[in-house]
Parts: sequence; C-alpha cells; structure tokens
Amino acid sequence: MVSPVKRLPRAVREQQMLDAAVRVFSRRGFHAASMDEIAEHAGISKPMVYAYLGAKEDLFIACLRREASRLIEAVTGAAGGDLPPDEQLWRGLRAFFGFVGAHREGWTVLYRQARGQEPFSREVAGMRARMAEVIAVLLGRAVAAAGQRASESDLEVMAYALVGASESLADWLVDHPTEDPERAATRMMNIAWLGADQLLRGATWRPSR
Amino acid sequence: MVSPVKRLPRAVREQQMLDAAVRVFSRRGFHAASMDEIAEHAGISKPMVYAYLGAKEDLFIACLRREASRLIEAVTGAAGGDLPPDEQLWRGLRAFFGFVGAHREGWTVLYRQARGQEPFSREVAGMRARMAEVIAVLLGRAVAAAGQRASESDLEVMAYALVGASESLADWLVDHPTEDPERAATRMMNIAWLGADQLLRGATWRPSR
DNA sequence: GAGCGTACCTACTCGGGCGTAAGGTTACGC
DNA sequence: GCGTAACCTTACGCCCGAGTAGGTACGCTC
Repeated sequence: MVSPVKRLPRAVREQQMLDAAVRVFSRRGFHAASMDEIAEHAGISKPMVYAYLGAKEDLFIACLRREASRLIEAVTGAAGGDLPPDEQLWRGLRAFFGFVGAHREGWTVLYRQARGQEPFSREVAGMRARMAEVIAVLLGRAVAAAGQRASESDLEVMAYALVGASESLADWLVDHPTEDPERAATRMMNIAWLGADQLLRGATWRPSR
Repeated sequence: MVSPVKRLPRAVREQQMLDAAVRVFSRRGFHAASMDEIAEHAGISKPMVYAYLGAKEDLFIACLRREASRLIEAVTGAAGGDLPPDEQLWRGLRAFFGFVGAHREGWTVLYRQARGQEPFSREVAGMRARMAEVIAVLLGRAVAAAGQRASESDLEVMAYALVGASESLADWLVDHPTEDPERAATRMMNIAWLGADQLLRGATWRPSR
C-alpha cells in the first residue's frame, strides 16, 4: 500500500540508476553526492545500486563511460566519411557543441569533476587522448593535402590546443544559455581553422626582435 | 628533549603551512588530503592550522589565492608596458608556461582540483575571467591597430578559447617533463597568433556548401 | 501450486577525519 | 622576576556516509 514499486528487469533499472547518478553527481560533485541520494533519485534502495553497479567509484566511472561514449560516438559519427578535412572538423565541432548544448549542466560538469579527482583523471586523460588523436590524424591529412610536412609532435600539440579551446568554449556555452551551439561551433571553427590553415602553409610567427 | 620545535612568528608559520598544504593538496586531492597530514608536513600540530588559516575549505582557498596571485602577477608583469599586441601576448604566454614549467605538479594540479569542486569553482572562474579580460583587451587593441572592429562578445570568446588552449598545453607540458616551456610558449603563440591575425584582418571560414 | 531465482527492502556496523576543549611552555615588556 | 600574551600540544567528540547482513515478496516455469 505504501509505494507499489514496480519490478523491472535489470537492464532498465541500471539505466535509471545511471540517469540518477549523473544528475546527482553533477549537482553535488563526487564527494558531496551520497549513495542514499542517488538511490532515492532512482526510486530504489541503496543495496540495489551496490548489487548492480558496485561501489561509489565504480558507479561514477560507469556514468563517465556512458556519457563519454555517447559524446565520442556523436562526434566521430558526424565527422566520418571522406570529406575534406575542414569539412570534417566543422562537422565534428558542430556535433560536439550540439551535444554540450543539449546536455548543458550534465556532461560538462561531470567531466570537470573527473579531471581533478585522482582515480578518474586517468580515465578522462584517455578520452582526451582519443579525441586528440582523431584530430591529429585529421590535421595530418590536411597537411599532406597541402603538400607540406609536419612532425607527429607538432600535430599532437595542435590537437591538444584545439581540444582545450573547445572545452573552454563549451564551459562558456554552458554559462551563456541564450547562446546557440551552432554559433559557438562556427566561432570555434573560425579560430581553429584560420590558424591551422596558416600553419599548414608553413607560416610561422616569430618575436619581432 | 623530544622535538625542540622552534617558535616562529605567525607570518612565517603561515607560509610554511601554505607550502605544506599546496603539496599535500596537489598530491592527494582536496578530499583525500587530511588536515593531520598537512599539519605534519608543516612540522606543526593541527590546531595551529585551524588557529591561523581556518577550516579546510578556507585553507584550500588560501592556497589557491596565493598561487593564483603569483601566476597572474607573473603574467601581467611580463606583458606590461605598451609594446605591440603580439609582443605582449608572446611575453604573457612565455611567463605563463615558464610558471607552469617551474611549478610542474604544483599549480596545475591544484588548479585542476578546484575547477570541479563546487565551493571553489567560482573562485577559479573569477581568475579565468580576469585572465580572459586581459587578453580580450589586448585583442581589442590589436583589432583597433589593424583598423578593424570587433564586438565585445567576439573578443571575449576568442579570449576564452585562447585561455583554454593554453591550459590544455600546460597540462600537456606537465606530462612531458623533457619539453622546454619556452618551446611550448612558441607553439602556442604560433597557433594563437596566426589564427588571430587572420581573424583581425576580417577573414572568416565558412562551410563549403 | 511448489519451487526457485531474481528483484527488492530495512536496519544496521564501523571507520575516518574534521574540528575543538583545555591545558602546557616560551618570550617579551616593564 | 613576574605577568601576560602568543605559541603550541595532546587527546578527544562526534557526525556522516560507505558498504553489508539477512530476510521478504514477486512472478515465472512445469
């Protein structure tokens, strides 16, 4: 007579738990979030969470992985095919900012959480490395198409700069709810591509003196 | 007979405590760091820490502020004067990467910690905003010098992208101890300035279709 | 309609670590 | 020399929240 509590198959409950966990973790942060609150949000009791998804750290990592794979899938899916490099980059950025815009508060916050916290930073570093690698390859193709050469490490550094700039703009986007994600992507593309294009042509800046 | 424990004036002890706190916080992270360990590292007992610097959060904020003000001072000091904008940016970047290089592990880790953790993220956001503002002004001067115009928000966005890219390269620098900070600054300058220069001339990228 | 496995619960234990109460001891002013 | 203020300590209270023990109810199969 209290709450009827529908019985549901495991797979469904796991997703509900993850949904709840993402919300609570992003609101409160990893440490301030309590397992009790997550369980309550999921409409379930705490031991179920432990039974299905393990300890608190495991749960957080599960959240991280689910959201990360969604993001990466969105980006690589959009940037696939064999279009010219700038078009690929553009589509990738659009997908990225679209994702962030759609999940404002959710994903970014989780991501920010994880970057500092020791058990998780390796996880995040891995994701970033994968993203950077994709971009580095893309830049490499652009260089080759322009008939130039560039060292591996130069490409890597540029890719990391691009990733960092995009993350930063993603934060900015979250803080400016009226801003259109598409527009943010365009802005990022302008900054990234005009600089990249110059570099790919062999231009370099040097101190004036 | 046990440990002689020199008595020291407050100002000195406070600095020792902050030194210890920065080390422990960056090693362990905010939550995993214990006040006992910090006190021990400082060669003092716990109640002294509370007496001088307050609760754990206060202590962390004190660390953050001290390190941040050192960084900002280094950057703005280096970029001062009325040199041409690219020269100013270059000097600022050099100071930034020099600082990070000299404090590998220390500052960056602390900074990463703080960005996610709720009570501190506002603090960090404020610092970033100050940095971005400085850069935005600088870019604005460059635009004006080129006889062009740019909206406030365009400049702001570019500044944030630049800050994000620099942060990202700073992380990369920390993970590559053999890399020279000066070189990292040059790389960043190339990426930033060539793109900026193009934008300032009124160039824009647009989708091919 | 008995049995069995899976979903689910209430109600605890237990440890870690923040913050403090209450009391010693050294230096410095006069 | 003696008070007093600042330095410094040991030793504890106490809360909070992760994780678990042990048991109940539901529904599916034959």
